[in-house]
Amino acid sequence: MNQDSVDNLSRVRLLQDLTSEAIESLEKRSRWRRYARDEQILDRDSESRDVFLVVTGSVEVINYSLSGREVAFGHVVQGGYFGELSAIDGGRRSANIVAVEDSLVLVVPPEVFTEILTHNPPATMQVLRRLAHIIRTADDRIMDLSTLKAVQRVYVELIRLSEEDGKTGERIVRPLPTQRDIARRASTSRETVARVLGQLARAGIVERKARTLHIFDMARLMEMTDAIEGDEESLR
Amino acid sequence: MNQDSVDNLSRVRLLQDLTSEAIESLEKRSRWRRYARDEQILDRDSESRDVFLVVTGSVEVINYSLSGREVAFGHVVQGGYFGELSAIDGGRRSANIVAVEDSLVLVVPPEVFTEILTHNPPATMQVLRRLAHIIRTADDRIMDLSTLKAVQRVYVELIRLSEEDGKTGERIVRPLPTQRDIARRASTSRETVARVLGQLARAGIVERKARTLHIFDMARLMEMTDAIEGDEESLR
DNA sequence: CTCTTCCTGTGATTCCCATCACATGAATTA
DNA sequence: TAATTCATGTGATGGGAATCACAGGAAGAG
Repeated sequence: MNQDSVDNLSRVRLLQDLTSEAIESLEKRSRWRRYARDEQILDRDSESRDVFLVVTGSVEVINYSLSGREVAFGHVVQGGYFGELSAIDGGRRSANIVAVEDSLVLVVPPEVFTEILTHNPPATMQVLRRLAHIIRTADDRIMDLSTLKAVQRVYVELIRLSEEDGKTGERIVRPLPTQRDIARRASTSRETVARVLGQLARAGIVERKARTLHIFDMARLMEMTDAIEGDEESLR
Repeated sequence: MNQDSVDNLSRVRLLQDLTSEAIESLEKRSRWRRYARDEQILDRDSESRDVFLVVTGSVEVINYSLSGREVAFGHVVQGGYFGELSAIDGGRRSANIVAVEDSLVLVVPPEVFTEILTHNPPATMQVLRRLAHIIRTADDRIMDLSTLKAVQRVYVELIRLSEEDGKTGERIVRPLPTQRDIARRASTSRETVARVLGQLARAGIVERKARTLHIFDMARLMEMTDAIEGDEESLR
C-alpha cells in the first residue's frame, strides 16, 4: 500500500469524507484494474455488482439497440465512479461501460460499498445527491426527446457542451466531439448533426476552427431550441 | 395524534423500518393535507423542498413542453412518496404533481426527511433503491425514445401496463387508460394510439371489452416491439 | 511518406407519423 | 332527458429526418 494511492483515492468524490484509515482498509479489500482506450469495462445485463472508482482516465456509459443504434448516457471522469446501481439494488448492469482513454480504476466489492454507506452518512448523502442529479438529467432528456425535433436536440447538445472561454469570455465547445458522438447524445443521425452544424455556420451563429467550435450568438441559439422556426431561409 | 394515522403512516414504504415513536415524532413535525382529484399539488420549478407521503389516493408526475405537449413520468400510489429529489439536493421541483384522485398526504419538511436519512440506515437504503429504480426506468425510456418508432412505443406501453389476470391467467390491461394517457406515456399522439389499438384488434392480437383490454398473443406483441415489421398487411 | 480508416459535407429518396378535420359514441352534469 | 364535454375511429396531407450513397479531407498506423 502506498501513500500515492490513498492520495489519489481521496480525490474520488465518494471517499471525500472518509478518513485515510478507512480509505486504506477499503483499498485492501478492493482490486486495481487498468483498462486501455476503447476497452469494454462492463457489459449490460452482466451479473457483477462491484462499484468502480475512476482514479485516472475516463469512461463512457453507452447502450445499443437491437438495430445497432448507439445511445450515449454520459461520461464518468477522474474522481467519479460508476456501477453503484447494481451494488444498491442487486440488479443487473443497466448499461455498457467503455474506457474513453487509458484508465485506472479501483474495483470495490458491493459489500464494501454498502459498508461505506451504512457507516458514513456524508458519503451516503453524496451518493443520494449523485443519483438525484442523474434522475434530473435523465428526465430532462426524456422531455427533450418527447418534445423537441432532432435539429433542436442538436442545438441543446451544443449548448450543453459549451463553456465560457477563460481568456476571451467567448462561448466555445472544446474539444468539439465528432458528429457521431454528438449524434448519439442527441439521438439523431450523424448526417443531421452535419447539416445542423453547416447551417449554423452559414447563419453566422457558430464557427468551427480546428477542434473548437465558437458560438457567436448564444442567445439566438437558445431561442431556436424552443421556438418552432419559421422558414428555413430566415437563418441566413 | 391518533393511532390510525400512525398505522397508515407505517404503511408508507419510507417509514417501514421506523419505530412507532419515530413515526409519531415525524408526524408531529409535519402537516396533513388533502387534495381533490385533478388538483395541482406541486409546480415544476417551484421552491419548496418538502417530501410528500401519499397515505391515501394517488398522484401523477407530469411535465409540459412550451408547445403544450404533455409528458407523463409516472404515478405514485398509496404508500409511496414524492418530492425527495428537492429534499436531497436542494434543487427546484423537477416536475408537476397532480392528484389523480382525492388524496391524503403528509407533508414532511426537508430537515425531518434528512434526519430520517441520517438516523435510519434501512430507510436510507430504501430511498437509494427507489432512486436506483427510477434511474433504470428512465434509462429504459430514453432507449425506447431513441431507438423505437412511435407505434412500437405504444406496444411497449401496453406490455408494461398489462398484468396476469388472477382467475383466467389471461394477460390483460385493466383499467385501460384513455388513449390520451397512453399517448403521453409513450410520447406520441392520441391518434397514433387509436390506430395501433385498432390495428392490433383487427389482427386478433388484442380485444377491447369495456374498460379492459385482453391481450391474446403476448408473444407476438413482444416480438413486434423489436422487429421492424415487413408490410403492414401482414398483420391481418 | 503512403495507406487505410475514420470523419465530414451534401444530394436524393422514402416513409413515418404529427397534425388537421370530422363523425360518432360514451359519460357527466345540469 | 337534454346538453355539454370528453373519448374514440379514421381519412387526408405535409414535413421532418432517417437512410442510402458518394466524394473529398483529416488523421492514425505501418
